[in-house]
Amino acid sequence: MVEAEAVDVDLEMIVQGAHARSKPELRLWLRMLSTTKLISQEIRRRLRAEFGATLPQFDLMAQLYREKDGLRLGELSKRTMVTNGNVTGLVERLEADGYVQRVTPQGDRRVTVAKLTEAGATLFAAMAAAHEGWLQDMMADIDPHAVAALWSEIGTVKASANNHLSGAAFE
Amino acid sequence: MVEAEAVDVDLEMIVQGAHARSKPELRLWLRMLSTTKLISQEIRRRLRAEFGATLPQFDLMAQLYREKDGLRLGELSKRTMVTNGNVTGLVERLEADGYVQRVTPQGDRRVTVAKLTEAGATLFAAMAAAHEGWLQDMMADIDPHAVAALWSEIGTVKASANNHLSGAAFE
DNA sequence: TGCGAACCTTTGACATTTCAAATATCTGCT
DNA sequence: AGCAGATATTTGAAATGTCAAAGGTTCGCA
Repeated sequence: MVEAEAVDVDLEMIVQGAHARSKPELRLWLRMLSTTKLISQEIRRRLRAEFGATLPQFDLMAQLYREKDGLRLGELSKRTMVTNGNVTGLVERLEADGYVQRVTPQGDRRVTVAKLTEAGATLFAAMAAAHEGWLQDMMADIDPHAVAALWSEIGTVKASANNHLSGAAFE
Repeated sequence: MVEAEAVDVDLEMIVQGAHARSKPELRLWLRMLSTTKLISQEIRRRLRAEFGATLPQFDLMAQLYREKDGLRLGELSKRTMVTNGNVTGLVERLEADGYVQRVTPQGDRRVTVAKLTEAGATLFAAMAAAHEGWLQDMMADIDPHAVAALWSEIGTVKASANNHLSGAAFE
């Protein structure tokens, strides 16, 4: 019996294996999606294993790390592509862990500003260094030229997608 | 006051704006991530608006659609990059909605096979057509050559990442 | 000055995600 | 037979994700 012991069955190989005739755009999309998912999962796994942190938390701290004065939750939401309601809970948990602090400025009491604590900054610095290393590791087999080229070309994809959003269409 | 009214703040512009000196691999990753997220969200939005469905459901149905005989939950999990525990709930809900049916084959009672119902196949066919259209739409501004080239180059990225997973490293 | 519109955050209801642990079932070997 | 180990699915806890609605707070203009 053959009984594929495919340790690493690949979404695409199956999705497209029998249907390689799909439109190029669809193929590209499926490949982007599966690749991104693959890498995300690896990063997630390592963040958890080595730092006990999650990817959204890492994302959020990354933003706060470069804004020493902190950010309003709405800003944080936009920058991380995390929805508003989500930021609340995320920040709450990070505050409980002592990595983030919330303040309401005097000028405007509608606002909540989140900023990294000392401990948060220390932790993030360590995570960021590791994170960068992981990426270089995972992309080690790629021709450096290709890395730069890809960056630029994916920019085109992004711009195109941005141009055809249903929400942004009415401008 | 300036008070940026940036309707469309972009993750990258902020992440990297002040720090364009980051390693190319990191830059590429951030761009892939944000692009994928952008497109995913758009697809999600449209699936919900036009079909009342979610992206994971669409994914799952796509697999079942091409396997008329149905798939075991474990297979389904591998093919969709959805974890095991996850498939259970997904299939449960789809079954409740009448789009999927679960059967336990006689040979092996550990197994649950999920397959699309008539209604499920009909719904999926409609969604798939729309989905393909959305992608072509969102990628309309890209040079067709670039689409094919990107597909191939992202394959390199994926292969490299696959080669450096912590889990698969011990072979 | 006072009210309605605009703004910011939180809340709530659900669906999905991850991981790990628990359940069932089957298989192979003695 | 009979039990250890492999397989397949389910369950459970915690975090994240969406969306929409509800809360306060501030601002602009009559």
